[in-house]
Amino acid sequence: MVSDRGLDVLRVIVQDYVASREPVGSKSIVDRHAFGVSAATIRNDMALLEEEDLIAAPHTSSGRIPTDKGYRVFVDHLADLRPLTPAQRQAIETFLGHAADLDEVLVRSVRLLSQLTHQVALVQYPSVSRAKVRHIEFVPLTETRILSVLITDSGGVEQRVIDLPWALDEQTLVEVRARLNVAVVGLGMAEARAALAASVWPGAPMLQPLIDLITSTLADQIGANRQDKLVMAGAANLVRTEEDFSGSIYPVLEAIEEQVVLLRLFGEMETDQHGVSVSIGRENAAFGLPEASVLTSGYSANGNLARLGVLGPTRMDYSNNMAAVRAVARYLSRLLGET
Amino acid sequence: MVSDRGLDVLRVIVQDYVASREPVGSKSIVDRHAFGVSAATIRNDMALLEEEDLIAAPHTSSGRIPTDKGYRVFVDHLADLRPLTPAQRQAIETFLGHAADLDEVLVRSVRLLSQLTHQVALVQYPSVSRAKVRHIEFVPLTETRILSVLITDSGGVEQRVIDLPWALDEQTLVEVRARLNVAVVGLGMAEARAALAASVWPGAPMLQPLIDLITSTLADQIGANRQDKLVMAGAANLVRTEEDFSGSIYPVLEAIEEQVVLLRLFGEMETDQHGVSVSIGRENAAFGLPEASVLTSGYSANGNLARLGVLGPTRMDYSNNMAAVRAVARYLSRLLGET
DNA sequence: ATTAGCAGTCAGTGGATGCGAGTGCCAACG
DNA sequence: CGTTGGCACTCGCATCCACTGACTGCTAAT
Repeated sequence: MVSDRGLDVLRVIVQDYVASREPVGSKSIVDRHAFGVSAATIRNDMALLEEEDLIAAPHTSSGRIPTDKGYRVFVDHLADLRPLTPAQRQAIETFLGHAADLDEVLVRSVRLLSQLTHQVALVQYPSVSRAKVRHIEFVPLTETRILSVLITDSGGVEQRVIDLPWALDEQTLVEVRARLNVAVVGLGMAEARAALAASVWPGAPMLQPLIDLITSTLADQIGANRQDKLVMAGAANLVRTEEDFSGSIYPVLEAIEEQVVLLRLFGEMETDQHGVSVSIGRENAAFGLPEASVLTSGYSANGNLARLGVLGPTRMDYSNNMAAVRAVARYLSRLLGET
Repeated sequence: MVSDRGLDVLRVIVQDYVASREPVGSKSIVDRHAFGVSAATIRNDMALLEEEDLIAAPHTSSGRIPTDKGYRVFVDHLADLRPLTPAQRQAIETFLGHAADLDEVLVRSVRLLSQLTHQVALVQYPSVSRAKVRHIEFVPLTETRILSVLITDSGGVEQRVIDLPWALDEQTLVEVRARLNVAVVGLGMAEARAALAASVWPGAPMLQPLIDLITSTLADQIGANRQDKLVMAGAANLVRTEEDFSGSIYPVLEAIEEQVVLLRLFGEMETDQHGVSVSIGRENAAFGLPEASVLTSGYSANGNLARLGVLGPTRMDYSNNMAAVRAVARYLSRLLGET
């Protein structure tokens, strides 16, 4: 069984390896940390850790590096969620302080997070499922083309271009708009969809196909899930940590750009006691990211939930990054209205 | 002086080097291309090309690679803008076919362009300077916070969150909205700004500070230049071509994410006779990209201009990429309303 | 349980060597 | 004068080898 000191050894191995990128040996441990025992004793502890598959040796005669399981134990039991430095708090304040709209807030947040962690940062758009319809507007683009704009009471804006089979005069359009607004403004998303599906245009049957087209587009907009959208920043950091990936980082970057994979990954992550959820190395193998770790936390915007987090090599500074993810998530929730 | 055959030699050197990434020697030229002369003759031509600084030898005894100047001559005089393959045209159609809104069109375009060229692709948002105000909407978020939404007749939507110094009741807000709509709807952006600056709220002087805040925000929205926004795709391609950059690609990726540098670069590029503008290698040194080439073309959306293009290593397939940039720019212009 | 000592392992380094691709130059040729 | 074959020369590059140094695992003593 691994002793308490053994766990201390694991902790310093993780810390030193993360800091130096070099396998750490028994000698350097006793040199750098005051364990009060000799290198040979540490070696015995390390032999136990290796038996438990918490550390491994890249080559027969070299220092040890943590395994995925080692990182897991570190994250679950050994990492101290060190609070952000005043400078970092300051950075959050000034960075997110005044942003114009939701888009900009999210872009700033994701950049901030990538700067705080030196990793790739990701922020998912909040869903609009709990929002209510605030206003519907139609903008004629050409004779047969209109832009439909849906504004929700949580401040979200959804746009769609509608191609009409034939021209629709402005007068009718205004009428349609007024009628539809009356029909759905104030309704929740689900009710609004239902109301639209049932709507019939009285008195002018030949317009019905047009109306159907418009209402179905609107229904589509209402049902649109903005949660399928991610903002990303800090891809350059992935290049910086390239050596931590055995192969090329090409597939990793590809997966990030693809977004679909990451959205699934985000969806499956649970929130643990600290509010930050961590998935390490091969735990992500199913998503094609067997050498990456992902830290996420949930945040809320006007009662709508979404996630944000960072992605980087398994060898990363978990303590700092978990704290940063948590801090940004909290600040963002506060900024966007926690509810 | 460089003969016609000499230019042919330059052409095949560029083509072969781009294809193989290996310095090309006189022997491989006569092997692979039917020049009808011996390797020694080609060597003489190559000596001339080297004198003109169009090609260079990485090492004393190795094949030659094109210099920046060599690429320049190739692009200006030797590249055949080969038309897209039917498969590629097909890809454009299906890829851009039905997209919901401007955001989605641009995202799809940039992904498409990166797939066609296997490089990093960039699309600048079209400006809204020529657009007219279509509608203004206010959405109360909290007691003292409202979202202001500006819709233009070109289909653009600008949002801003306004923090009020004290609460504003819904009734007044509706009134303000109606009044402002009357004041600016239908006006061009410049006129609308002027109209707002002059607006005074009659009858309730204590509301004036609030009104000022709102109108100044609106003016800000109207003046917002969406052209300072870029969409990017295909960063993974930069990793794939990493060996073409002598140092790390880190600063390159950083510059791309920074956007500011690229927007300046975009701004300074001219449109040449093909409609595609090319900036090669050290021509971009001032932007911190001395080993990259940038191809751009303008496109128009409802009369508003913007640029789009690709960025990659100097060693890239200019013929194919110029054709792709041009094709996507044209298709996008058509899709968004050329005017 | 801890420690000192020691033999064994193996990655990484630096120097020597040989190979081959490709050039530059020259003399000859049509 | 342009073109050609021939030949010596130059380097980059891969290979090999021996050496070094960092670390471990084991054992016997404390």
